[in-house]
Amino acid sequence: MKKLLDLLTQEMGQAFEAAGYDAALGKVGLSNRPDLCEFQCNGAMAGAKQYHKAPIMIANEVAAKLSGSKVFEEVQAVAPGFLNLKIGKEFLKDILVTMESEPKFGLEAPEKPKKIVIDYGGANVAKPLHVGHLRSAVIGGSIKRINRYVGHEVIGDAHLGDWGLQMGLVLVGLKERYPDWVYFDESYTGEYPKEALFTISELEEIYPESSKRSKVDPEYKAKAMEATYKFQQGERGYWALGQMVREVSIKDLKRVYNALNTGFELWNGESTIKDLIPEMVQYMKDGGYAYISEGALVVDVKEETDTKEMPPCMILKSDGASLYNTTDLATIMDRVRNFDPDQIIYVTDKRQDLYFQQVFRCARKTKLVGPDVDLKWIGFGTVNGNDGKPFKTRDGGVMRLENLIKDTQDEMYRKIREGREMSEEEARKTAEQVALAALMYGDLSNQASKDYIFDLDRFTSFEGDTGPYILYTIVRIKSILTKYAEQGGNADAAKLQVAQSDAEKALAMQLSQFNAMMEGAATELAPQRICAFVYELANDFNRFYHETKILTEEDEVKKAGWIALLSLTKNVMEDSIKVLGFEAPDKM
RNA sequence: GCGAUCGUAGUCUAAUGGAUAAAACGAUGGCCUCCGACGCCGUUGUUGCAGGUUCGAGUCCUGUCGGUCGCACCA
Repeated sequence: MKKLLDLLTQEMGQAFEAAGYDAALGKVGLSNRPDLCEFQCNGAMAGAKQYHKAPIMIANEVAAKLSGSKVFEEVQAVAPGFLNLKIGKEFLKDILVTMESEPKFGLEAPEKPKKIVIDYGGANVAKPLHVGHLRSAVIGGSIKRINRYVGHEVIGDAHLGDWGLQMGLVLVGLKERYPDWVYFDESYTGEYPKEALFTISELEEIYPESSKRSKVDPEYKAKAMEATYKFQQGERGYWALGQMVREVSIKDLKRVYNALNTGFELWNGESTIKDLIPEMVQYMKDGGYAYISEGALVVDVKEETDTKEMPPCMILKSDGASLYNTTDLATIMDRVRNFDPDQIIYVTDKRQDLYFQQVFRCARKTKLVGPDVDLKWIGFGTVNGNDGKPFKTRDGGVMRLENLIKDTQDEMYRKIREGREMSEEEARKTAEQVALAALMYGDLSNQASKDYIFDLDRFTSFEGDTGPYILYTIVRIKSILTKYAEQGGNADAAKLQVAQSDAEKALAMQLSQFNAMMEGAATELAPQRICAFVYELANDFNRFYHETKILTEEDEVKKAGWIALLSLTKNVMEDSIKVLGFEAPDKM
């Protein structure tokens, strides 16, 4: 199904043409003045110069050509040359009927589906997820689902941090505690244990201890670096133990990501591509891209048009060790080989802006990726506390993600128990579901690139622009549909009718823009648009609901028409929040 | 120092270069014998500053002030 604005633009373009003007002037957009009209076209003003004519004259001529239009029931030319439009009700109804019958409510499949790899993890082994990881998970996960919904193939990669000094610190920490383990016995040639010898809590204890000690104890730090080196070289014992650290960490990460309804297709880490590094380095040397500067191996990524300093992209440190850039570039090589993607999307903290510019330029310059591969980076802002500074626990520590989730669930549970009758078990379950909506909607309704304030009270409120409000509206519709069925009505057989009231028409108009909205959200990688859409839809529904007695309506055809409208509204809302990453309960 | 980025009601967030800058929270006044009042209808109040481009600027350009962030061997 074509997008509504395209249909309107097409009709308007024909009118411009019929009046003797360029059809391209007939671009129709949403009205900025809902009090005056529903849609508007400013083409007459744009064309005034070209045709040396007063805009209002052009507008009048075009309006005259639209007098019998079924698409527009009202076309007004207004000074200085606006064309104010109202859409035909019959036409609008037909659009909704088409929406009902088509998959994904008329969202057209892409001409050529893309293959997309999206990297939105950034978690490290042996370190718990913290607030900072909330955004990459929520934004990345939602962008993945949006693109899938639209019809692309999307592969999510956790891209675990399991390579650098942190791994060495964990390994040396384990060695301090358990020097007798076979992993550290170089003469050992047998099998290593299959079962983990440690828990995630132990790792989370060891890492900070080890990290702290390495800062004050140079000898210890040397050991950690040695362990890092041995691990990176793939020395048997260290490699095996490192893999165990990975496994234990991944198991725990999955638990927390699950609570956020987020998963990954690939649990690759930086260590996954270790064997590619020498090859990649050689490739860059052979190609004449990489050279030694101050002892390190670098690739220049400056461009003539740069107005700022652009440091070279470092491939290897002066001691020959690899670093973040190395693994990221090798990962690009790996992804190109394994998946041949059309697009690779990175979702990280916005502070990494310059870094990713360097990496992307380097990948392009060295032809690690072809010109047809789109490299995209989305930088998100920080999650702040009420003081406007990065979110901390009460005592100033780093907030663990699972505690943040738990706090939200507890608050939600408290609110749910407060005002309604619900068994404890059901309240717990519902609270989890609603808390997820509160958390995700609270994050996604902001533009990704901006910082936002995490306000538990506001996010978990049932009032205003919040996740719980969206769910409440859906639950309300479900409740009416259930009652309709109890009365013996069949919602599936209900037929849409032409909208009567303004509120009903407004609801229908909002619905009819679903496909355009979803397509826009996908190309712009902007979940925020879905939030705005679904919130507006909820408002439109509530206004309509308020003035319309549905179940007591005596005219069965009319009643069925409303039921059909409600069903469609519910289904569109449910699909929308599903791609955002949460779902509505039946009761709340 | 160089560079990036942001600056919108009391607060928090919107706004493909288009008309009178839009919601929410807060404050405040109404609306339940009626499908979920966790709702609906009102009132209140905003583009840091100075220029410029444009028929038209929150949006583009220049300067300026303020915040945040980044500037090769961390990730």
